[in-house]
Amino acid sequence: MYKRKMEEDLDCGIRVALKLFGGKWKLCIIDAINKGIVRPVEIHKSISNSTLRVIEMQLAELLHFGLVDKCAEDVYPKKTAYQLTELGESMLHILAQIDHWGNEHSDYVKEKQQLLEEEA
Amino acid sequence: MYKRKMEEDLDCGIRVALKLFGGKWKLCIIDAINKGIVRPVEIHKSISNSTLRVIEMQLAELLHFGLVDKCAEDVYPKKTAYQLTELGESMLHILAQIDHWGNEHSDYVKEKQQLLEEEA
DNA sequence: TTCTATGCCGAATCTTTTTTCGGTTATTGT
DNA sequence: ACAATAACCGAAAAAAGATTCGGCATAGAA
Repeated sequence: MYKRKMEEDLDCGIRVALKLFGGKWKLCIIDAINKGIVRPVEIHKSISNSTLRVIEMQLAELLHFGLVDKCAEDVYPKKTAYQLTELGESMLHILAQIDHWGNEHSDYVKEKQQLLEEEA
Repeated sequence: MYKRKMEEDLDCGIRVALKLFGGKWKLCIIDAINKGIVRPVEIHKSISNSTLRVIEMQLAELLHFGLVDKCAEDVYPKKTAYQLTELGESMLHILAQIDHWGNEHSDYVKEKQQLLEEEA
């Protein structure tokens, strides 16, 4: 796996939390699993602009840090399913609030974003 | 400013929110301002491993998206102070929960992190 | 048998973000 | 006058993160 070059400090809660779910896709993946979309291909399809590879990689990280569990039946067309662990579930309320807050301000942010694109 | 090459979609709340405060430093900066650390140099000093340049850049983005305001008195030793806007304040409860959650699981995460470093 | 789908992985490449380094302006203290 | 500090900014470089591409294996369907 990838070896960091700069040291990180996990001294404040914010950094710790961001380490676990601060990526571009992690919260979306957790959200999908929470909604019952539990297989890699399905998760990939449910998240626009995502590639399957990145979903796999992020799932591996979520797995490593114990936010999700993997249940692979080793038969048939290899039906792998992921599910949230207790740790994963313990941050769902935060996820819900982030999502809600984002939705509240979605239009405003899109406007501001456009301003940036215009001047560029 | 930097011009993106890949399109983003701001179609789900999660993405919108992460666009505003999803960087490596933004939440820490908001936290600092909320704690009364309001000047760039002070913010920089309060966040370990941060460079002044990145604080300035992130402040500019927070400013653009209206999470903070700048109050620069154009006199004396240029006492610039940043403060949270209403929008900025509206996400403080999320910030507090993220921080809390991260602190709760800090030791666990550090352990898992070490495992990664050892195998590398 | 051949094609398709799934799950996974390695490696090269590209994009984005962060850092480093240098500079400008203006004020304060010596 | 001179050093120190603050706020900023631009640009090159480095680092981190994401994507593309190819591959492997398994199994079901055509």
